[in-house]
Amino acid sequence: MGKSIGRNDEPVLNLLLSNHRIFSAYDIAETISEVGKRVQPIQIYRSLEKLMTLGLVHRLSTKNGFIACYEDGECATGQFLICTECESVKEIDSQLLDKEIKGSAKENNFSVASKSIEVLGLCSNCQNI
Amino acid sequence: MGKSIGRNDEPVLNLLLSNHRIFSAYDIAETISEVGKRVQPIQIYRSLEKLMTLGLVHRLSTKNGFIACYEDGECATGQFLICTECESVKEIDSQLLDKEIKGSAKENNFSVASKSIEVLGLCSNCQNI
DNA sequence: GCGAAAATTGTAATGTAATAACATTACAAA
DNA sequence: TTTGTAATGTTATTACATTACAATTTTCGC
Repeated sequence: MGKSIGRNDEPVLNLLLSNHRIFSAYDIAETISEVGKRVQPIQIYRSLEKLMTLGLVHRLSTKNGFIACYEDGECATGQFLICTECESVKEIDSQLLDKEIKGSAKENNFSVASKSIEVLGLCSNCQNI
Repeated sequence: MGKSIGRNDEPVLNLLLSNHRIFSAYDIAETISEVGKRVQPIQIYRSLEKLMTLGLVHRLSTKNGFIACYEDGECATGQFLICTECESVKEIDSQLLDKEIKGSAKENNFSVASKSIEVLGLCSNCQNI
């Protein structure tokens, strides 16, 4: 196969699934190391890459961090509302947004490989503090 | 004032304006150091931050890099088509996209501070190679 | 089961990006 | 002249990501 979840990947995925906030790779390494044996960052990056190709995890480039996708098996379209206060992340899934990007790309004769849509601001909770 | 372009900032802006491609901060530091005296990365980051608040430069988080905005004085809405082959960047300005993001944010009671829309793929030139 | 090939994991080191901390300079305002 | 304020200079450190290679585990034909 080459792309199923290995024994090293599970702890990473579980951590991200049970804490739906942004983790840096080093955060993950540290947290997992506390529980079991020492894990080096490279191992985390390898797991993350695999989990990303499986569509279970997303990278948030504006924050140099990672989160698990909500639904099992499939990420939404990769559009995120990121709270800069509490680091919570809401994944949105606007078909219109997607369509509009496709349109713009086509106008420019640009072939899309991937896209990153990250909106930074305050979630409803953090606005009232 | 506090936010006008200083003597250190001009070389940075000029470099970015005359080479409309992605530069890392360290690229910039190196290039500028070759011409005049040694410039440290921190200095570049300071200049870039100022130029960004002035709306003259944009950060591309997916590439850890920076580009100058096309038009003088004002950036477009911060939507980019980035060619992963030649590193060229096309800034688009879709009102619809913007509106749709505003809508999604409102639905989620999310207050938007900034947004990063980066589409990765191949520009028209690089598709035919 | 046995052993070779392939894939995964372990370990250390290094490369790259960004910021912290603090000293100094430049110059305007009191 | 002294004081205030912003910009710049310098050194060091923190944070993020990857390279290189050894060791181990897994897979699969025999």
